[in-house]
Amino acid sequence: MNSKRSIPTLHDVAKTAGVSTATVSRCLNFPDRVSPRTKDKVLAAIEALGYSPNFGARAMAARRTNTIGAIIPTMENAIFARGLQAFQEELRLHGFTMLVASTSYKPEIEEQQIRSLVSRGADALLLIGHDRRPEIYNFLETQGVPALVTWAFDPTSRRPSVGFDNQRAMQEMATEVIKLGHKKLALISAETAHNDRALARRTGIYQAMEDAGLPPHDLQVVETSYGIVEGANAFGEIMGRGQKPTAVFCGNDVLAVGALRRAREMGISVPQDVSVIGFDDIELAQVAYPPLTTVQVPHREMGQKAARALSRLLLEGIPLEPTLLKTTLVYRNTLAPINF
Amino acid sequence: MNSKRSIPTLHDVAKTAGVSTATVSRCLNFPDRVSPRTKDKVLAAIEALGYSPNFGARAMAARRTNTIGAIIPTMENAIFARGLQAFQEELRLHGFTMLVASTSYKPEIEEQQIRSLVSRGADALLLIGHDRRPEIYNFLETQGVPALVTWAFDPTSRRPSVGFDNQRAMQEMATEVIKLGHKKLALISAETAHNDRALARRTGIYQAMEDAGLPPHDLQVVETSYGIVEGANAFGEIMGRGQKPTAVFCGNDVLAVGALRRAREMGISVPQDVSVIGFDDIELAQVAYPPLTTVQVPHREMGQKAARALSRLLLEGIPLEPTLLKTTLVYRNTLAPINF
DNA sequence: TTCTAAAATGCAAGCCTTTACATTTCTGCA
DNA sequence: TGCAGAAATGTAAAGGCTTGCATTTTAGAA
Repeated sequence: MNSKRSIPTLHDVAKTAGVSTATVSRCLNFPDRVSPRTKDKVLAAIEALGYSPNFGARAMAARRTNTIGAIIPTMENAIFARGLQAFQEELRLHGFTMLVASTSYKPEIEEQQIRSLVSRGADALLLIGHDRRPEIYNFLETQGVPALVTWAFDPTSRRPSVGFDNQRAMQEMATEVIKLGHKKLALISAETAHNDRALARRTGIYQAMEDAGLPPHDLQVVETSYGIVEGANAFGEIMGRGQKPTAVFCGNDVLAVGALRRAREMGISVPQDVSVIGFDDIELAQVAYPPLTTVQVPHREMGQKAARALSRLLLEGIPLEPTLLKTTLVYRNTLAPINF
Repeated sequence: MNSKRSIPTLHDVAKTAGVSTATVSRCLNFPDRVSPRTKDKVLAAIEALGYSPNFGARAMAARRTNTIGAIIPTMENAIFARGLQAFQEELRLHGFTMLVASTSYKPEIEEQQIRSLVSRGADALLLIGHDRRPEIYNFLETQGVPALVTWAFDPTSRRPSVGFDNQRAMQEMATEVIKLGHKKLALISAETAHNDRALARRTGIYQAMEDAGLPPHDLQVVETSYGIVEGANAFGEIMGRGQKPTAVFCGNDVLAVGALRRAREMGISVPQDVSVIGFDDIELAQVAYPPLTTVQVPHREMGQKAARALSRLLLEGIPLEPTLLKTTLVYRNTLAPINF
């Protein structure tokens, strides 16, 4: 028994089991290369000592961590949860562990988190959207850490992405809305400054309006941060103006649910008085009242494919390839045609 | 070409700046102990090289990581999000970084995650609930990693906790419900097998019934996993039976929202036909339709206090102390008195 | 200018694990 | 029984950083 209460190391295990550290290490990493008898001894020693490998030392010696970092804007709502869950599940299948970090949609924090995960030895990174300073991409290159962009798709970018076309998705939805007779449109958007997804979605609406002969600058846009309360306030602001829209697009379902709530509080009926359209199709959209018409994003598929692409890159050296996923329109009860 | 070059190390920075590695290290960790001129040189070298410290090496040499691990059952819904956010914010104030892991409510996965975070050098751990094998606690002790339990409060446990009294909270609510004339009660609960919070909440209802002279075994209990769909199904099951309750308690707001949804689908009016009661008061509760009557848990306060307690322990050696937080009942629109 | 204490810096010993290479122990067959 | 080759195991270096201690530089006082 060790009288001084220090943390057990590989060396202690080796001594206890009467073998060398190399054997213990192999026992942990390549069980097949060790004789059953030795393995038993070693495992018993590990158990008895309460040994736990030191990740840092391991990473340093092996020059790899089997860890992939994911940096998302927020964990506070479900927007990224589903996709990330799938990402993690698939990763685990290939022997990787996921490390998550969130940025609160702030570019500075994102940079910090990227550096932190690289420091921690992430073998690769999953990033949301393309929009960030080139310095960061240079840094990742210097550090030899591959990064895969998701939740967006831009074949022109140097950075490969597994995602969907935000602009086109929103454009399709807007086109449908316009077909239903809506001419006075509004958008509750996320801040577009450092968010290429939000920007693309807005552009999609502009495009649809233009295609339909509507003057794009008629679109009333309110930018706000993502959140139910923020969505509610933005909706209140829009409906408090002189020119009331007949359809309000929302940058995502969370904002839309906020809008729905404020509408109820203001005595505005959805969709009779105004239509509300979401984006993402998270679980919230079905639970909202009325159930939300929205754009469905293949979150799980996206997470899974991203994980596969990264695993293949790390394990087999197969380069990342841009992958475009399809979105679909989900009609529930918050969109109605205009009555003339 | 850059990618071909190897990753810059402290040594490279030292050489470039013309100083020793010790100085570079101090420059990073104790900027005050280094002369301004030297600091400038070093920072320039770091910048030029795109240097990023190797976390593993750092952890090994310093025998500390300034990282605290948080292991929660799920990230898929907002139940833990708010508390964790507060936890992280407070932690950052004290110079710590949070690492999250989730368990899907599975004890085996939790153990795995605990080991993983300990491996990664977490200086301390935040755990949800008390209920786990003693071996795990022993392991944590062997490894010298302090753990703080939260989301629960049990002064009799050897393990200190910062949390609230699940049983009492639910009991208070149940007492109110019974006061309103409800006698036929049901509970949609999480699996109680490895979940002391769920168990305590159920016990709270039993206790309230007993106190009111109602036979506790009249409580219809359905156990299910947390999720909107699961809540909906459980509600359907309960309302499909002969003996229909007039009030349905739910283990948390997510289940309650599911119940609300199924009620709507079944043409059952809430709260006219049946009352539905949630637990947690996450944002969803306000957005639900009708807005949910629920038990408010001080998530942010809990996260913050947990972070403070852990920081104080790690930084100043002040031992963890059990801290009990108060819950309150939030009356919204899903609870109504019985009409006789 | 000289001297002294304080400030700044350098040296080098770990911290714990993996892994290439060397060595020992088996295994099966002649 | 002896031997070759395979399997198992051991040896020791390397990996990047922090930090106690030693040494040099600096600033201020005499």
